[in-house]
Amino acid sequence: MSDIDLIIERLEMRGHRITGSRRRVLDAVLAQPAHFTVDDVLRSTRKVGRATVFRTMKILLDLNLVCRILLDDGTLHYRLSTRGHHHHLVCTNCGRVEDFTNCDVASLVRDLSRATDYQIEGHWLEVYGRCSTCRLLLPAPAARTTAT
Amino acid sequence: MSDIDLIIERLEMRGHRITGSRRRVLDAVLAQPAHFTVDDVLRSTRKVGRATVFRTMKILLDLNLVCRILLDDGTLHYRLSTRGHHHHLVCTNCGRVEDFTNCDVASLVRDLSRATDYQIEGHWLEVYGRCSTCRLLLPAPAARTTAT
DNA sequence: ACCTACAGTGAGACTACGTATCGGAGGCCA
DNA sequence: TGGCCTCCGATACGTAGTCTCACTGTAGGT
Repeated sequence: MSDIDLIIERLEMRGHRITGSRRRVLDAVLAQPAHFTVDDVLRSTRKVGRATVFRTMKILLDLNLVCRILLDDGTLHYRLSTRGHHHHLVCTNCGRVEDFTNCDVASLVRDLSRATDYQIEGHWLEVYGRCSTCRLLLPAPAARTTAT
Repeated sequence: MSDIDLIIERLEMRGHRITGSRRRVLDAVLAQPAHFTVDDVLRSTRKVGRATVFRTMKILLDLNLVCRILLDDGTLHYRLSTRGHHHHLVCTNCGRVEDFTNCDVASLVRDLSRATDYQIEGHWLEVYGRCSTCRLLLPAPAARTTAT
């Protein structure tokens, strides 16, 4: 079963109709490189309205079929996501993105919950750096913390 | 020395002029509650232009005098920040924000760097939950992961 | 195969947030 | 006090996303 059929199955399961426009948006999303903006999708789906593309992206987000990436410069990009909860390691030079799940945020969250008496519901973690290729191309910049 | 004098000192140190408009923006920022939007500042500084408020906020961001908070719903808010690198624990019910620094992201970053051969430059972490007060007010929602 | 309810659609106005431009004003130093 | 140069406000512009509304076409029933 192809990717698109899988996605369509999930949409149907949730009671969403499979229309021509949605199919065109899905095709476009699947044809994108690693990460992309809604505008990229719009440009490659002539004849589908802006609102429809945004609506479809929202559905895909809700179904966890795509996820959002906060880039170093503050812009939000989208990315196909076949798995569930994970985080991103983004190369600030070439934009390459690695997913990772093996991090130990869980223990951090546990400590934090104990220390603050909050009932933790979720978290968002993005890590920025220079990938193995890019770190060779350019001299290391001054150490930087992107996060606040 | 008051907060505003401290901030003004830091601005002067960087060669920024202390103008009437900047003073009004600083006053407004200091008068805000825990977190706020640029629009909140704009509304409480009649007679200062939009662009000037944004420009001033940018300077404050650059000087790490304010930081940005990514709320659960995806909106960005601002917050006074007297310290350097830290993270936020945000109550999804009442919007209360706790800062924390005692987390062990450093070791996570080290492991990640080893595993992926990335040269890690920074990270962004926000944790969402229900604060001690709010967790009593409402029954626990279904467990949720806000992050992707 | 046809009917029909109603989810979905496209166009375009609108909102939110932020940046660029530009002529004019005013802070700061000699 | 003069003058340079940063900063100013107004406003146009850009980008990301939402809302509205009359129309369309999918999917389930017969």
